[in-house]
Amino acid sequence: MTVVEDGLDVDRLRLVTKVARLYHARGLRQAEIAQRLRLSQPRVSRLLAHADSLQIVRSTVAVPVELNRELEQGLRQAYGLQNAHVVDAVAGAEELAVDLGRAAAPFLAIALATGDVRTIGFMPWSRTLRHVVESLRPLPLIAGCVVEMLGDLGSPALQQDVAHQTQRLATLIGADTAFLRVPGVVANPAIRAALLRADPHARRILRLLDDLDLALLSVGPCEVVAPLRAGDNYFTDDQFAQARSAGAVGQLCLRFLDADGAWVRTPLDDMVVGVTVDQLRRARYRWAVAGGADKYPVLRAALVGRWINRLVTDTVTASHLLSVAPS
Amino acid sequence: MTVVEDGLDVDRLRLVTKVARLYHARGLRQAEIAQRLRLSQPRVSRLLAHADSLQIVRSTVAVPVELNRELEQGLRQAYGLQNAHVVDAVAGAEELAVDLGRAAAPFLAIALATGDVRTIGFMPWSRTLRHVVESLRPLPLIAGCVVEMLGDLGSPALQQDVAHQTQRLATLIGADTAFLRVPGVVANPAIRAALLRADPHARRILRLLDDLDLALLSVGPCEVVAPLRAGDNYFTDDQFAQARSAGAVGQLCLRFLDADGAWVRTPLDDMVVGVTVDQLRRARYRWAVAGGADKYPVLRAALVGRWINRLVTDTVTASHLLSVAPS
DNA sequence: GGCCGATCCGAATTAATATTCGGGTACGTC
DNA sequence: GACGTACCCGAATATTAATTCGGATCGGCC
Repeated sequence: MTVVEDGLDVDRLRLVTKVARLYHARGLRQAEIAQRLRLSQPRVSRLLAHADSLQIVRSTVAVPVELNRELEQGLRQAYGLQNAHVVDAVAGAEELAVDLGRAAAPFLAIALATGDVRTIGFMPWSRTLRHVVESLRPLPLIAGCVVEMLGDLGSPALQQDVAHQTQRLATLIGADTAFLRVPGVVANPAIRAALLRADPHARRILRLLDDLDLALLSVGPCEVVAPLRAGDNYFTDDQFAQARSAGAVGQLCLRFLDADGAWVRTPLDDMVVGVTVDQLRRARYRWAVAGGADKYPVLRAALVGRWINRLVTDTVTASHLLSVAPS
Repeated sequence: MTVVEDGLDVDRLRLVTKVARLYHARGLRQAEIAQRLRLSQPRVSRLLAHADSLQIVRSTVAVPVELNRELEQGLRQAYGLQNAHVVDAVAGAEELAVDLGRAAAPFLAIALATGDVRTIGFMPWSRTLRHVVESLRPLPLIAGCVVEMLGDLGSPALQQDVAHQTQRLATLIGADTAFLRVPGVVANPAIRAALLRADPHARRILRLLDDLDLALLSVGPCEVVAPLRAGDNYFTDDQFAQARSAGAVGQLCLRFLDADGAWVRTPLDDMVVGVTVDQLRRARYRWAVAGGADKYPVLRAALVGRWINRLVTDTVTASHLLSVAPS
């Protein structure tokens, strides 16, 4: 029996695609297909399910462009964005990340295809960004490199997932990967220095961040968020409180910003192994994919401070951001 | 009531996309969506149908690459092709054009996205090629120009359809159009000369063909084919017979080829208003999308003569072409 | 060989989706 | 205002698709 890499019979695969074509492209009923191919209807149904799971059929929902044009134009003008995409989020907070990710994927694809992008900074600790990658389709593309913009956080299981998404992003667009497999936040600057001294690989990755064409940024409130806890290579509640008392309203890739979008420099900066403020500034396309009430302040700060030049968000957040735009 | 260009209520459009997202992306049942949005199930069903017809949901069947790799490699080697794609055609002759067109579209998309293509020659009288365009998705793309490679044939209704497909191709890839709205075949060379003398526009279009990056070629047997008839600005049965007796086994964009792939020069050449043999030779990417027993001889001829360097065909035709490949 | 577990299959059934049909409403026309 | 038309809607229903379930087949393993 001839078997391909993924352990599937070639003939079966052929049958699966044939059925999928007859059903989806040709629009035949399952019963017709069954009859034509001498199969039972349940079998056709199962083959189609199989085609789905193998991603042989893919369906996208393209949002008509006109829908939120006003909000998008408003955001562009109010904050000097190159581009803003506003989607109608379909449900509550938990699923907002999924919706935004799914919506952002095609826009990102367009940007990658047309933007002459070589080096991509990726902040894989953002749940929303992981959903973007999840929804991204393979692109017939140029080489390049996907660079992680922060070391590890959280549990080993989470780290595994994160590495996988970075890899997936790179594979989809035909790029190399540059993993940053060191702790993302350490207890004090000395440890950071020691780590980097010992790890030429990490030093190399961090230097790659000097020259980003496109950065997929994380945006978060100034507090410990859901999947992470104390001891997870992350800032503690106390440390966040310290940043807040220094004026921070949120963080962009773990760099703190005040309400006016100015960088709030704190000792915590020297405990982060990841992209620096200067490196962020230098990135050509700076994407944020985010929404939700807990991110209003930091989103506004990042926009006012021009840390972001491309934004994907939901209608509610968009309206809010417009209402608090600087005049 | 706010109405957008296409005469649809914006709110309705918003609802349509929302329902489409819940159903396709989120995988909810129609009944659940109905409940959540306070609609009836039939309404959800109708909204989804609407989303389909508006092309808000698009689904593709991606053929796994491994399936016909052997045939493809064989074709590449046997005929020195840059690329060959072989699909399992799903049904009989009439529908082969549809299947091939659908299969070719994504490959063409990739070529357009990555190939640095500016000027595209299009042979809109090929039914198969029209199906390619039919199945092509919008590409986030570069400008450029789509140039018709032959004047009009057949009935005004057919001409209308052809113009539409040319336009569609151009719109999808963000290119300009260069229509060749003159007869494709005239009764004698003098008329051709007179026509061109009088029509600077047509002369300009024909000059554009000197510098094609990509040509979508038509391939046909040496006889009058289905939708056309005598008097349709087309060769007559007698003329085809004349070409056959000169050794022609088929035609490539109405230029005759013999069994060895050599150009069969006849007086008929001077009656065609369209791409010339020299211009075809000069095109960088020369695509054929074709299959079926009636095209075996001309396909082989075009391949042997290196008139084609990229081919999309079906498994049966591919096997045949391999079996008759020159050693 | 005999047993076990895994997998695949189709008849029958259940679940999900599309369509019919009759009523309702908005709008243009006389 | 009366009438006609065209459309949109949901209850009921018809159609289509997914699932259950029991039987059959294939290896691996003792």
